[in-house]
Amino acid sequence: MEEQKDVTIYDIAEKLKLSTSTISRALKDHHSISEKTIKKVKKTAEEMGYRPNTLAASLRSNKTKTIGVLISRINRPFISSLISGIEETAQKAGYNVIITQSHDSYEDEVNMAKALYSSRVSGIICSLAMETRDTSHFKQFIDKNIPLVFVDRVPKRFDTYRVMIDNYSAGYKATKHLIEQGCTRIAHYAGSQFRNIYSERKRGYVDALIEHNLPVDEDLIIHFNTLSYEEGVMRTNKLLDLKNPPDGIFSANDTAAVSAIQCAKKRGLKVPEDVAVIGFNDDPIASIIDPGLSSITHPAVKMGQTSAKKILNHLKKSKKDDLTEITFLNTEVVVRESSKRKKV
Amino acid sequence: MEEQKDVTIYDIAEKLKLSTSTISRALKDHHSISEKTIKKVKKTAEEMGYRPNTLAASLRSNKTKTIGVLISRINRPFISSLISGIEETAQKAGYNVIITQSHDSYEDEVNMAKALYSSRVSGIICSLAMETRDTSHFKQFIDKNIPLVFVDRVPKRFDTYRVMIDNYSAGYKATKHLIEQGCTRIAHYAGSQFRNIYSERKRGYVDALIEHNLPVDEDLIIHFNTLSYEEGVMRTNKLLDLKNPPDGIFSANDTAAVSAIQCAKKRGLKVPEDVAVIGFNDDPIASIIDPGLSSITHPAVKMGQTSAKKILNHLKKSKKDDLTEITFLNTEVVVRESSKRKKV
DNA sequence: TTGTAGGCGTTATCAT
DNA sequence: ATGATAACGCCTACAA
Repeated sequence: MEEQKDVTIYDIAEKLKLSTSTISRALKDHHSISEKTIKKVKKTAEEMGYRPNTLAASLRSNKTKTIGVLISRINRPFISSLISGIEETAQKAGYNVIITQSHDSYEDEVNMAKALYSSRVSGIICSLAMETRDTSHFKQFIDKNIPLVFVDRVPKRFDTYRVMIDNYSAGYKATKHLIEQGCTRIAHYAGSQFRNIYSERKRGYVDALIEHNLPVDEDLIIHFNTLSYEEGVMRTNKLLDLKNPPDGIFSANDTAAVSAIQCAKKRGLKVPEDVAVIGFNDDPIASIIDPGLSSITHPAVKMGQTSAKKILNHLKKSKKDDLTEITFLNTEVVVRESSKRKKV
Repeated sequence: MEEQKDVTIYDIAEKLKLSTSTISRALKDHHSISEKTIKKVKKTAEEMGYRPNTLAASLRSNKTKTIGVLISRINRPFISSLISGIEETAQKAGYNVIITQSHDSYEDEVNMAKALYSSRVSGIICSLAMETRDTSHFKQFIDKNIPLVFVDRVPKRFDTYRVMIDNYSAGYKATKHLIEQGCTRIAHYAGSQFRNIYSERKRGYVDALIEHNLPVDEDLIIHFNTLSYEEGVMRTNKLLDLKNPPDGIFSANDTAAVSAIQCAKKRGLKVPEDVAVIGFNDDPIASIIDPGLSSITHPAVKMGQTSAKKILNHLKKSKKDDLTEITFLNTEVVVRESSKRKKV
């Protein structure tokens, strides 16, 4: 078993007494090559075990047919579905997908952006790390007219494609739903206010309260670092220890919402009677937990597909036009047991 | 905003009146280049906005520093954690990760294997599609001494790296646990018997019954197509309709186990008193559902890390040696409420 | 319809 | 310590 050399179009050309250009063209069904030659070339290529070298083609054509993806971490339901949507769409168009994780670290994000650039990806799809404030490391892509799509966790100001949901209106809808169920003291589990998906959800929450003449109590707005299960348990216990505890909780993600439910149950409180809960994302756990967790849908797969399509369409156009374009996907309130109260 | 050309080492060489070889070496801290030159080159490269072209380097050196991953679908807890482990390990070693999905289709798997080969990946990690029977499309990698790791869903016979858990012993442990809890009629939710992870789990189940002098009742062995939630509900209802229903269920995954619990609850049965349940994978839902689902751990992240390390180590070795190596990672029974019965 | 030749950006070899 | 040159495999004007 020796290190075998790859068969190249040169080898095929030699064998068939043709030129490499003919081979190259024949393999791509170029119209100027005769049917007969094409057949012959393909057959010989097959027999000789020829495998195209994408690398060489990419170098020559300056097109890699690869989409780079830069996200916090893969193993979260929303993100893995997002990637699934991206990959599926890319695959259909003959594109590869390179995945990199920032682990929510700014430093990693910068490094991965560099690495993706060096790989000469055709386009890049990114959901920002929790830590990231400055986004100048993405300028390199804009400068080279490499299509860049921010998805979900997008920067406030950056002239490029953005694919997201209307977090403000989603936050408003979630809060309004709790109000309609008769809640009057509604707490909010807020994520990092540096990520505007979270600040928008909070803004929707606040406005819903105001428009329904409910007071905004700062004690009921809990700013989480991670929105993790552990943090959720801690914060919920503190919250329920208040003299005047809330009768409703709107959490900016499902993980923290689930922890709130379990925490409340453990303390002997009834959900939704004593405290109604609504989450965000509609993760699989939402329909598994008892009582079922009401939530806001977050169309992950579709966001992935849409992002990939933005890249692919941009690459199709020959002339580049204005790059700023924001796509909003719709969300819905999914009502389950955790928020169904008798109307007051 | 014109299409800007990339700055190359040639541009730097010209500016500094040096040769491209010197630049190339300086950028890699080659020992034969003087400190002074290295500094100067790096500074100029920075100023000119030089970005290395991985593509060209790969073509030249015939090394892509890329690991290809071929799995069924990303958006499943086990798989996304697996990939997370792979990516993390690869990233530390300066490797990229290309992700492809087979969607459990044999045809897609063959195509993706081809695509990964064409990308000249340095190594490939694969978990087989449900459909796959024949694995000859992986021979191309072996022939070219490209390290290939099968993980979790591995083929029965294929001389290469395999990273897996001992499914037989895990199935045995799970069943034994139920027996110890006093179950005497234990059903098994089995996955496709063409994938030996499932046939092994079943074998462990059967042997545990036999060794504990319990009858093996074919009516209690349910062969699933997908082990999905929906199928789980259907099959569980049928099972519980039996004249002589089971008092314990060992499911080959958590999804089906969860559906069994919910189904039983809906029918007024108590878990674990009327029917004890144990799943497989220890997915996040296992600790969320009520009662908590007992399960078998499936060390996804670690399996990913291990697989990536196998690739990286193989690439480090200059001489290739025997390629067959099976790594078994340990599993544990996690006991939660769904299987805790008073001892008989 | 087919062939010729140059180049994509980098690196390894062999020289100086 | 540095330079000249060829080569990696493919594609594409341009020529025939």
